[in-house]
Amino acid sequence: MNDTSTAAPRQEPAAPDSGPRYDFAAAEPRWQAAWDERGCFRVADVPADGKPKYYVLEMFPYPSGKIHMGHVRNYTLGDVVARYKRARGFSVMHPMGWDAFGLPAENAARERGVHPAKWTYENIANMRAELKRMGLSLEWEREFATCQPEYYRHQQKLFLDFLKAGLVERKESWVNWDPIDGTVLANEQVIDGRGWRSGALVEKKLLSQWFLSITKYAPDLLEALDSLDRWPERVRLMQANWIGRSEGARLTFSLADSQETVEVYTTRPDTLYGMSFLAIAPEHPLAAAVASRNPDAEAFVADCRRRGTSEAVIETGEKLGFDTGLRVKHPFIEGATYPVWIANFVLMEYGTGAIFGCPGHDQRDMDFARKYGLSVTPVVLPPGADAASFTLGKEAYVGPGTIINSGFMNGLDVDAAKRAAIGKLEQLGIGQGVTNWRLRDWGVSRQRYWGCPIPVIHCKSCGVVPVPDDQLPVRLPDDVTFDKPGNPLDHHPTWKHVDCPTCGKPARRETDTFDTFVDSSWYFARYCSPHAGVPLVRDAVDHWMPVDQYIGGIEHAILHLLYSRFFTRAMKDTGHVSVEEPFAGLFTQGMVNHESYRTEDGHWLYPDEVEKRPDGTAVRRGTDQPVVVGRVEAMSKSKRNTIDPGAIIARYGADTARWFILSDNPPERDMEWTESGAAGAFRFTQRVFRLAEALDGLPAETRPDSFGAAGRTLRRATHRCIAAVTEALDSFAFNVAVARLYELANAITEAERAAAEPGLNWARREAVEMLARLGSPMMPHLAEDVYARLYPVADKLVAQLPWPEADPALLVAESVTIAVQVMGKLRGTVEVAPNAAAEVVFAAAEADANVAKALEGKRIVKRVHVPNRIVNYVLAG
RNA sequence: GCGAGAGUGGCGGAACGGUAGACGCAGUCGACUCAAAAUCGACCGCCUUCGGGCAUGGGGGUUCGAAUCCCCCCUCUCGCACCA
Repeated sequence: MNDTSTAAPRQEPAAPDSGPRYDFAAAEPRWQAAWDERGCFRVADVPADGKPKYYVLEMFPYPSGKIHMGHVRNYTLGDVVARYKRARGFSVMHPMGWDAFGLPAENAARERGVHPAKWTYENIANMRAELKRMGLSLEWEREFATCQPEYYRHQQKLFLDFLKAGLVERKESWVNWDPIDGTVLANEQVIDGRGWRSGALVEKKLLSQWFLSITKYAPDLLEALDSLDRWPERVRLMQANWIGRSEGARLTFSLADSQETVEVYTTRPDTLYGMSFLAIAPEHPLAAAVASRNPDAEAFVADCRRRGTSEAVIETGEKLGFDTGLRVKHPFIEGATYPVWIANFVLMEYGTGAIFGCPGHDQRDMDFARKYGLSVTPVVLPPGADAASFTLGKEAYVGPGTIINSGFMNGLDVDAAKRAAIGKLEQLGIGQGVTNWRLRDWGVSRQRYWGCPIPVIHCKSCGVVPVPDDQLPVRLPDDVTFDKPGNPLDHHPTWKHVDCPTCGKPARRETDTFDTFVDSSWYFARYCSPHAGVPLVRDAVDHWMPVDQYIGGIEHAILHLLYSRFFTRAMKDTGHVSVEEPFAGLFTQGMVNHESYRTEDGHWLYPDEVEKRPDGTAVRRGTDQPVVVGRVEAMSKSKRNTIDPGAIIARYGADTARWFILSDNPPERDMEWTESGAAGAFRFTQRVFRLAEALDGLPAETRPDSFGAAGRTLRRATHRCIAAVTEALDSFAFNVAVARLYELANAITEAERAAAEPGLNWARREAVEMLARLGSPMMPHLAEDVYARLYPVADKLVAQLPWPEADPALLVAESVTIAVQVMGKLRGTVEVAPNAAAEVVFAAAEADANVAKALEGKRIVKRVHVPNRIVNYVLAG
């Protein structure tokens, strides 16, 4: 980007216009203070109120400094659930905090010389103020930031407990090295061969690292997915694929001219007779051994490491190999030997890092064999194919069939042959059937300053020594410098030099810190007892966990959610919690998108710089310079199609922002933020206020015994709305709830126009009250304002009221409209009493001129009657 | 390539197998106004000889009746992708 033009001053369009109206700017802070004073959203760690509990949680934010529309959507969704459940009689915990460790703070330190802690806490202060302006029903008393020693000391304690329980390992391993960030990445953090944050091409490097043994829980993490019935199916699927269970066999090949062996994992032991080579990963120990005595092999291995995951290789899928000259013996065929290749497509991390190649029935092996002229023997005959003439070209055959050319397995089908091959391997003592997992242990070491220190000490005499409990927390030193690359903790003059807790001799602190995903793998449990002197208070976590409704972005479908599921199990096994699954319900929201704009010479423009003309064209505000309206896409700084929630709230108020973001579309889909939509939402808040204001001059009435026609119509609309909004909120259909409230507002407007009749004003007051209360989860401030206007001396706030209940008597219509079909085509409608008898409805239908005409001269074969819905005449011919 | 999901007016979207298009946005016309904004009212899928006909990506099927259930195809979105 070399955009040198300075952006035009962010000119705020004039606020929507005057007249007597709802003053949100005064009302919103007032109601926020009222909720606060009354402690409406506070709950005890271990409540004694006897209410059922409900734990609502949105994914906590990284404190970047400003909230964005994604946050607004996320926290609004959670707040609707929290407020609704509270009204439904639940004791609701709805906390907020900060995922406060991480790289941007260090980048700020490097770029601007500000200390990561200062930067982070200032950002938190900003974002907290912005979130408070949204009027969220959060319990701020539970707030914490993961960068506080009061938080991370307990994380260190949990780690040490895991260490004791055998859930932590220190391993020398090939890691993904991000050369820009200068750190190690987990496999999950490598996307298309690039670092998930820096975008740098990832290299392979051998390092000693701390690992959490997530693989020990692989079977359980997979099986328990079935129990997560309130999770989106696709998230469960993504996790299942990630865990990646497969059934196969492990077998040992012996080298032809030495005592050495190579272990191989395969899912196709049935195709062993189709073997034509053995291939090992470039990182395989045998490859290293060959390389040590063969410069060409060494060059090949080095080349693979360098290009490893480079784009060219991934995109072309080009398979490269090096023939080691070694040969292995076939496990079943006496005297047969096959070449051993080093191949770039064999992954050291999966299985054993070595495969046997059967080109006939594996496409990768086929590609490799054709490239290097290796033999191809078909051993599975497709159904209906002729054994004598069946040949393979460039396509491997991977379907079912009958085994051929395979000694004792001939004639078996694929599944039977797999069992037979495994039986034979076991009998020979050179292999067995195994279950293999794609999931690998979670490397948590990061070479960074702004993270939770890993609480161990390295001693030359005692080895790895855990920091004793009474020396926790291991605090980050404040006096660090960022003037050279690498880890500031490592450069610190004194911090790492400590005495060994066991033998007292000089020793060295671990200078790596935890992956920040560790911080977010248990914060949800810490909220239950956020100020306790132990990581988790059993009574509190056992009461509140699991989270009943977790809400966040789909981008965390694998990493954060899988780590949290693992961590919860590990915490259970170390006696900290009773549950295994942290999140009983999960909802993944869509993104907030916006149109993008550029000038004709290609400069991106902010939405505020663009003016839409009535003729549909767009120009740069205050000029005639045409603007190209681009795609609706994810808001991003580089495309300048961002909308600042702070500006929206200042201009329209929090209720408007909340209302629009809920009304646009179903919450799981991507939405488009539009200026006209936001303005429409603002108009509605004003309209609700006017509907309430219109009652001011009317005398208050006691509830009458009977109502006139207009009153009855309005009351039925009100109570239908109660039922419909309740149902919509229960099913996360917030856009439908919004639509139902618009309908109620329309019904009230209609009643305003009706001629005066006894009881009508009472019905109007009821309707306006319900409009406010049913809308309160979405626009809580306005709801309080309207309610206070209706009941100036009320002792409760809307936030403290129970959810309204519909009067069942009013859900039944006075008459129903029945559609009349003839041969499935609509020919008219008739009005009848509810639950009218079939004959009554048929008589009314046949009296309709249009229907009679359609029936004229035809023989009626069948008459269908669905009560209160429809009738259908089936005619002959 | 594998897996999952989605295709409904100008747009976002509603719709227990039962009057398709609720509600909103945009738009058109009108009232109010000196004028505008705001507000209020009416209209707003396509075609029509004004009877009606056609319409939920396309084609079949089940059914008295299909946006909804089944089969085939097309398109789009997302996820995974040398996992042996």
